[in-house]
Amino acid sequence: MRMTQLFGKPSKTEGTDYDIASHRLLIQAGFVRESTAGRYFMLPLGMAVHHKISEVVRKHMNAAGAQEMVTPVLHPLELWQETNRTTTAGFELMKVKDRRGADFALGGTAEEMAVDLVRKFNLSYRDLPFHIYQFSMKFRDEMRARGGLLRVREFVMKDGYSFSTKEQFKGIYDGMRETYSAIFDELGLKTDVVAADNGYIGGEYCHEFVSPSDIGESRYFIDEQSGYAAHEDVATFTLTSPNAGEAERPLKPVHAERGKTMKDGVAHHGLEDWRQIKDVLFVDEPSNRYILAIIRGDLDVNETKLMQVAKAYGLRAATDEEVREDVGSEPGFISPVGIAKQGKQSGRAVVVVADPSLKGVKNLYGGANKKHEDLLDINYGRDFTADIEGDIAMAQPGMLSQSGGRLVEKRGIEVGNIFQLGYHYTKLMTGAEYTDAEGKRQPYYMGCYGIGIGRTMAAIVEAHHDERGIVWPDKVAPFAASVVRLGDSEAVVRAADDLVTALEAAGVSVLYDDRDASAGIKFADADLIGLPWRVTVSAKTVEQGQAELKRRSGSEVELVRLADVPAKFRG
RNA sequence: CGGGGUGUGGCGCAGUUGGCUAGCGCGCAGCGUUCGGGUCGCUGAGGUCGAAGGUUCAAGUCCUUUCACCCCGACCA
Repeated sequence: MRMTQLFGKPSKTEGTDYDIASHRLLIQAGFVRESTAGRYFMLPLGMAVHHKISEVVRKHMNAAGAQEMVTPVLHPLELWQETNRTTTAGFELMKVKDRRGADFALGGTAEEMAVDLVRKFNLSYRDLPFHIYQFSMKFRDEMRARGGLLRVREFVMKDGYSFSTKEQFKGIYDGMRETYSAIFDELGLKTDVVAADNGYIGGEYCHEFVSPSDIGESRYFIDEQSGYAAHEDVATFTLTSPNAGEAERPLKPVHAERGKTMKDGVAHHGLEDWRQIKDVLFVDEPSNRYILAIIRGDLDVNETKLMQVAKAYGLRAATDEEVREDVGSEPGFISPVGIAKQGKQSGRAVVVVADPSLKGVKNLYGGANKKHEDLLDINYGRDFTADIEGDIAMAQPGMLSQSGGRLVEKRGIEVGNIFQLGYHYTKLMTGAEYTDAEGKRQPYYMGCYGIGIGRTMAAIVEAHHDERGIVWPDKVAPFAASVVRLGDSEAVVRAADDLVTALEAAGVSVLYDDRDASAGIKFADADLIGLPWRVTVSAKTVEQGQAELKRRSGSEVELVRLADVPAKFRG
């Protein structure tokens, strides 16, 4: 490819104000261009990388026995209604109508489509297991796009769906875990495999493949001793019992002129923070309930865990008005002791969800549901009970994991994930069944597996760049080498042209900088674009019948006879 | 959706309290020069100042509405 003919050349000023390296570099170097927020043009250079990544993914998926196909982008809305995901999907579905008025969802993920396809076939256990996958554009009406390719509103995802018996599933899931690790290894991305929350996808367990990065949106914890790794939304830790042996004292109401925060309570009473009850009142709109989350004062509530425990879908903080007028309590003084069972005006049930950490503390203290009134020596079980008890606590760095090591906090970019879906979809969608060996109809047991190609590209750039530009790993680079021609004398032009021809004939893809530009510009652009090799041909080298070779990732240069250059790329 | 910010040639920006023909750098085109780390010089093209409405003798500048984009939050494989 000649640089003079390339559409989408590097720019010195383009995109310079973006904070995130991959965002800035991919735009500056001419790989992508923004259309509107969260929607990107993939330019020729970017498309070349996109293809490389897809090819690696495809190779490993095929090797794992998965079969590529493609589903329509427009999904009949009835399918999403069949699984209730028109209301529970975490992302806003985009919808369109055709000229007859039929409703479609723009596909954001394709579990329903996969199930709908499979149930059109009359399969038996002899056909199991199988795994179908595709690369296709996904649409998600994200509230806010972020960080260039990191969070966008439409992107190509590789999404796969396995159908099997329950017994077969474990092997498939573990196999995909291996496959994904191999894919990211080959792409030059180190990833942590992190247990995570299933969210709206459904199912019981899943893992995220996370590329560690400070700018990533996934926060997770690792216990390096045991290898335990879990997203903050599911991370567990060993609970301590600060004063489990203390004798229970009688409940004691006290007047307390204090502010609304935890700190105010600690300061006012001069007692430990872990002895205080932290109360957070939420409203779950879909189920029209109040959820009062209570937890030991030195811990924080993780809302995702809370949603799982309380089976809630749409939590929001209750307003001060709701706390006062409807629940009859007082912001800053909410307490499970004597809390109303339902809202006076709304009639919403008040569901108390307690974290087990409260069991490890005797003689707690907290509000009394009245302004400036507190209670001392509250005891769980004696003075209040919970409607639901479950782990709703956010892990913290330095805590002991349940396997004994210390939890270390990490951040990263979620580039892929694998989900156990079980019977979640096949029980909601009628007819998603196969015939077993006894002739009985059985629902398929499913898993699904996704990789965002564009996000992976961005994650690779985050992991592989320096102050001068991108440093592509060999396997994903859009070309193997930049051929930089310095000068335009006949001898130099001929030598460079011949070298490019020889390299291409030898199967080495090159980006040939044949522009009439200064050496500084050419070197700077070569560094910015970040191809693994730079081959410089100038009057100086041509005189000696040589070219200069340099790795983008290194600093040493090597002079090689022109005729020997293609051989340097073998193997 | 809430808070903050920005919209002026392709890109990056300047443009006092409204005032004359809307500027600068980069880039682009042409000529020359230079040719191993963003050369130098000359010439030139390119802008309904995000959009609509209003105030005024006069609006890039003031007012109203609206749209887009960026950041934070809510939210989110």
